Amino acid sequence: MAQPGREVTSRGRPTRDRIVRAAAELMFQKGVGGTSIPDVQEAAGVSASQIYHYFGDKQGLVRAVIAHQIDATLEKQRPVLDSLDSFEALEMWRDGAIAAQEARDCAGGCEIGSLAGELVETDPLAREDLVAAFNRWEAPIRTGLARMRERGELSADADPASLATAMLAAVQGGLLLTQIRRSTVPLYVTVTAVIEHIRSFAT
Amino acid sequence: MAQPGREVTSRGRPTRDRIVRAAAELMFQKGVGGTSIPDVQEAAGVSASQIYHYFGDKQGLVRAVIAHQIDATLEKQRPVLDSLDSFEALEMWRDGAIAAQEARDCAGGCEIGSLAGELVETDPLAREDLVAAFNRWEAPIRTGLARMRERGELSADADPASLATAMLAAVQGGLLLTQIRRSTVPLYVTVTAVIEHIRSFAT
DNA sequence: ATCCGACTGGAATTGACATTCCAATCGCCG
DNA sequence: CGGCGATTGGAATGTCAATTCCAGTCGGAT
Repeated sequence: MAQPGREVTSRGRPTRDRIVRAAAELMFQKGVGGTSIPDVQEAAGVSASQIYHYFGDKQGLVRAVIAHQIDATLEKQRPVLDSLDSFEALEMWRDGAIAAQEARDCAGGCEIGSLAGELVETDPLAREDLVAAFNRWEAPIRTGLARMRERGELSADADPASLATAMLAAVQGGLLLTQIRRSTVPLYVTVTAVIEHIRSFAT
Repeated sequence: MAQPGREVTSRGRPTRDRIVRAAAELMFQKGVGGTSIPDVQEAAGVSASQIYHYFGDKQGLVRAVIAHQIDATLEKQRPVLDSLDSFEALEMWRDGAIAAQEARDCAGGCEIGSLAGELVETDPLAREDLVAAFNRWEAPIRTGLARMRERGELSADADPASLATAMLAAVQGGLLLTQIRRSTVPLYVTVTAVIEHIRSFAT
């Protein structure tokens, strides 16, 4: 038994973290279905008991991985994501994403999107988590665009909410095609298309 | 064993088709990992031998499902996809996709994209098939845009290849978010953004 | 009519995986 | 010091999936 009010002491936290990190890595590389508990055990250097102690069951572990991945993603993009209020910033964000893909030879896709595609239809709880995760990711994009509009850099016609959603979807779709084709071109052209669409609202 | 030069007679073809169709349906609903051979057996009303007779192993079945899904998708969209050479046609295509999603309560996402996300990193052969599938899907989009440019409806700056890729990615990303949020809004705003981007090249 | 390969049924095999259990430590709190 | 819960190890359990085997049947070609 674990999840709800499970007391995790300072002694257990490193272990828990090690498990989540190992699981996140494996699930990113091989998918949730392709990652077994024994796989995680070996990668994290723990026994089965520990995994079940901290996460209850595999679904609990998956949910912890989702939480970890969205936190890690937002953390990594934080500086630029919090100031996504200019075309230069949008382009830098795009270029950072492209560079990240190149660094891993376009393998793996999006840390969140991949989990999403695999879990949406099979794990309702995970889907809830993913909805929240995407909302958290979309928020700063929307905020940045709203700031641009307030400043008068975008016309009043521009809808920050819709544009932010389109931006996020462009990243997801671009990453999927990039992952399949092993080329950053799809990601580049798609995100650029949306940036240019936003630019059409520039004053 | 089966796949390569397997002779499939007129007696076996219905069985084979039934298996592929059942497997495609199940894998669309529950994912490849969530679909077992016994599941397919029951849904198709066949014995294990028949599945292994026609497809060799589960990977073979998966590849057959990919082939079936891309054929079915192109078939279903054929009329509009072959004349995607006006803004009206693009909008009708988008609206058709939205209607299809609404009809299924935004569940399931893209028949091809879902398979793609689950298989890219774990099945190299399937990935090849998916590359080919997306290429076949992208081609008519590109052709339509090229026709618009030839006619002078789009400026010479417009690159049909890039725009077609962005369009496809917009659909994929839009569908993923639509599937997660159970709302057609993401699909609508994303595809619309790309259409509007294309319109910015209108003469 | 017969013959060969496609086709089918169903049981058997093998292995892996999620999960449970029990018995041991370990460290803080009083 | 004593205890209690957090933590850990490692084996055991039970299920289920992928795949194989072994016969049988069927239909078209010779």
